[in-house]
Amino acid sequence: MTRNTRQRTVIRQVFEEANRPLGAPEVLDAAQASVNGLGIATVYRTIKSLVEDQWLVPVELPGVPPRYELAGKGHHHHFHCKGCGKVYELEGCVDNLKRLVPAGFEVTGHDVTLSGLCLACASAA
Amino acid sequence: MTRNTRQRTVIRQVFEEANRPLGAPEVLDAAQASVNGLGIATVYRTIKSLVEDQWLVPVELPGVPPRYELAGKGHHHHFHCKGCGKVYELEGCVDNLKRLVPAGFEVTGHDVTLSGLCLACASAA
DNA sequence: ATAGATGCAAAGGGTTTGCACTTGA
DNA sequence: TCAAGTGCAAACCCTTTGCATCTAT
Repeated sequence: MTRNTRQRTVIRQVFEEANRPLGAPEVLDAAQASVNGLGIATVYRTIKSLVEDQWLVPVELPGVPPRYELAGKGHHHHFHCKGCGKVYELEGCVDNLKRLVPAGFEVTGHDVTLSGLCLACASAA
Repeated sequence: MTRNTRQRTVIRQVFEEANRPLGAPEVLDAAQASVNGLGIATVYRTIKSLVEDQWLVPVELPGVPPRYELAGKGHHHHFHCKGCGKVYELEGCVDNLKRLVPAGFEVTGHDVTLSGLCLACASAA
């Protein structure tokens, strides 16, 4: 079964401490501080395994590589900062969405992504 | 300046006749019916040039390669069919979006993507 | 005639995979 | 011990680019 390797432990910690969705390169950067020689392939493999375990869920945003966040957070959406590229969780949702689709279309999901500048980038600008 | 090549003419026709956003492979498929030997590189180069001319605009959706649609359509969103992969335009929008972001964040744009099955795929299922 | 456009193949990013080596149980 | 996990490099997919050839103008 799954072993508790140093790499896997550190990668989980990185997600637990991030409080926001992370992409594979962000995970690599953060985890390399604790695991010398960590390779990007291990990051991808570990993320994949954690998604299969339903410990992580993928966060797909328009035009950027996927991020991943801890599972079990309930329905929410995201903010993508065009300054630093970081993705943040947003609480709440919108409604009346199904009214937008033509008759006969079957809606099974939706994504809402706001973009702009996060607090840090807006302050710096 | 820009020349009216057979390839460029046909690629424009493909977009005009599609009535929905198209990805590069879709354009290649459709255009090859009229231009023998058309290469994917030409499709990408032509799309890029038409975007620079503001004749096309990119349509970025979560988790899939970009599509492109005719410019000048006004604000709208999209539906992504998980059956056939086609993307459709939706009219209308949602409001009260800015209330979702934390104080200090600056919102400059938003994307709303509905997904599910289009009429054809829902009927087939 | 000649600069822009094309097609092919090679090169680039991001992600996955094969394989020999390492390591947790 | 010994199979799962790791790191490296090669492979892959989608997109871009270099280059010789072709073609609108």
